[in-house]
Amino acid sequence: MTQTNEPVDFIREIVKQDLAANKWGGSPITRFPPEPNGFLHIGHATSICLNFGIAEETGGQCHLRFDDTNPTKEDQRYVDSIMRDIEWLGWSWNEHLYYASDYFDQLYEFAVRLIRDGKAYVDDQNAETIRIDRGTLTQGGSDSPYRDRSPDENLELFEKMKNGEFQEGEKVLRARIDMSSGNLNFRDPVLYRILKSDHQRTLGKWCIYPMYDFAHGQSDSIENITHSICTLEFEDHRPLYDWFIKELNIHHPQQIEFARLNLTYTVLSKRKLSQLVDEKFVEGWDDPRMPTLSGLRKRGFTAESIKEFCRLIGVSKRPKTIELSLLEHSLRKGLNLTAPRVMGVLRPLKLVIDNYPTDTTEYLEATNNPEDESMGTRLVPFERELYIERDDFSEDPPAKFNRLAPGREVRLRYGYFVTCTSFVTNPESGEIIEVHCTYDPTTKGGYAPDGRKVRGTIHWVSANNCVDAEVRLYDTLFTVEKPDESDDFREVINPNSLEVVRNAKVETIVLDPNGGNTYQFERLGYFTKDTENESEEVPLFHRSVTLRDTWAR
RNA sequence: UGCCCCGUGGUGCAGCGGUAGCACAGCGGACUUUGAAUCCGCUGACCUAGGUUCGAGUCCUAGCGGGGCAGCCA
Repeated sequence: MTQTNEPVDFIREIVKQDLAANKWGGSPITRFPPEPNGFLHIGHATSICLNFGIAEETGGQCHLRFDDTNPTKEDQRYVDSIMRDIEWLGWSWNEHLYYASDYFDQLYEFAVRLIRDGKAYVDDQNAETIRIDRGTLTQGGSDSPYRDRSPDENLELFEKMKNGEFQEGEKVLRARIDMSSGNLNFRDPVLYRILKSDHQRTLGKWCIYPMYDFAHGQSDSIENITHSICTLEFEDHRPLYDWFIKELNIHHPQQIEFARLNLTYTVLSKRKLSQLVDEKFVEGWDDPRMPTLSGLRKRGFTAESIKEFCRLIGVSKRPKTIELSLLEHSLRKGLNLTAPRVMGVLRPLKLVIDNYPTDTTEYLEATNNPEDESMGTRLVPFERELYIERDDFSEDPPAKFNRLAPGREVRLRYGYFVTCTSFVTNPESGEIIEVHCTYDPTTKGGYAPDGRKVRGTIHWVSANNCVDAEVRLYDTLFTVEKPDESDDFREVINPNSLEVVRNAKVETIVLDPNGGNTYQFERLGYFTKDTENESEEVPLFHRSVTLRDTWAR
């Protein structure tokens, strides 16, 4: 058990007290119960880190259980991606991999017990009628005319449901509780519906499937879960969760709810996320603009940064919207310490050093990571013709512009001081196509022996000794902080969320297969090589996150 | 005109009856061969009203505000 001075959230507090009181007679058992109908996103990560984290901290166990009770929406593809993402985050369910569908026989038996006890009945009404009879938020519902069927009749009908003797929608099994309850979940909730579609795991064995409310708690119970942690929208379901377990007289886990995550400038509902994919607003579930774990991974987020983020936001019951900057901070914090530095020019502008020899290449020593001396140094080729960032030259510099401009002297990082002497424009477009300068040979490495200062330091690459790269620059997927509050979230999609830069110039060292995938391009940000793109002749980089920039570019 | 939950700086989190702290963001400064990082500083909050108490952000009540719930989704 790790001891820290970190404040303990209310759920860990409960677990701690239960442990002290030996409430469960053993270690805590939690579970992460995704439905395999989509990819995991950053919001799921908070739940994963909570459940697996608590288990790890207390010597308990966290189960992975797929809540696969609706074969019409679920798919093995999602099961695979979910397992990959959890493992990528660094958690392990060990041998505790389960599926709600593993319990279909037991769940059926539970239903039979409720029927025998007069606590459940088969209803012949259609969905529409049931909905109307359920009443409204402010008015109680009315009893179904089939509510008082005898247990024997119900047993027989339920078995026929199971045997496929009825059509979809023709009958459902309902709990017999209280149609006038203020809690809508108590108004005779549906327990089983007929679904004549094959299940990805049980195949054609069943044509009736349990609803969430009937499957979830009992599955928790079967697995001896101690703390069943879920999100706030299930708060109203807890009395029902407790009701089933009490009626069935089985192991009673404690359901605890916490607030789900919202992030500014993004959406985190599976429905909207899959809409973005289906309607081609993004390239797929793992598009680097997506808040999915696979998207974030492709973007260059590390598992550690995601965990750090989850730690920073804490756990509570208040609906929360976290600022995207906190997620970015979590990434930069880690990458600052680990990512090798490299120079890369996104929008190349040729810089010619007129007084530098034409046939010379010097190799200048550059620090790989100023935060970590053990990462050493590298040699960067320096020649007469270089590329600098187009933004780093200004014909008519604004106030406080610290970069290159006519007559100004700047330092080329790890190189020399250079002074701009002239520039060439395209007579047609007026675009600046080349900048000329002279260098001071005594400033090699970037130090002036006379101690004179220079206003700025800019990055560069050797024009004839660099690699071309495609770089994808990402901005938020939405133009407003809370796209969920728009009438149609598709109308606030950011048309400029992706910018493809095709002729970036980067130090050749990024080609080194042993160099890792994420680099800091100095002064620009962190960029991650796309490893699925290895076959292309030009490397592809995703901008993971920019550097913090107090200068309004 | 039902039931449930939640109200602490801009955003989050802590404070467990003894007079508010942390992170991110913002602003300013130091340092700087990344306008980064690092360091220092500043701005800025207990929803309201009663009550209990020597003492309330913390306990009670009411009000106000916010959120969730009317799938044969989870």
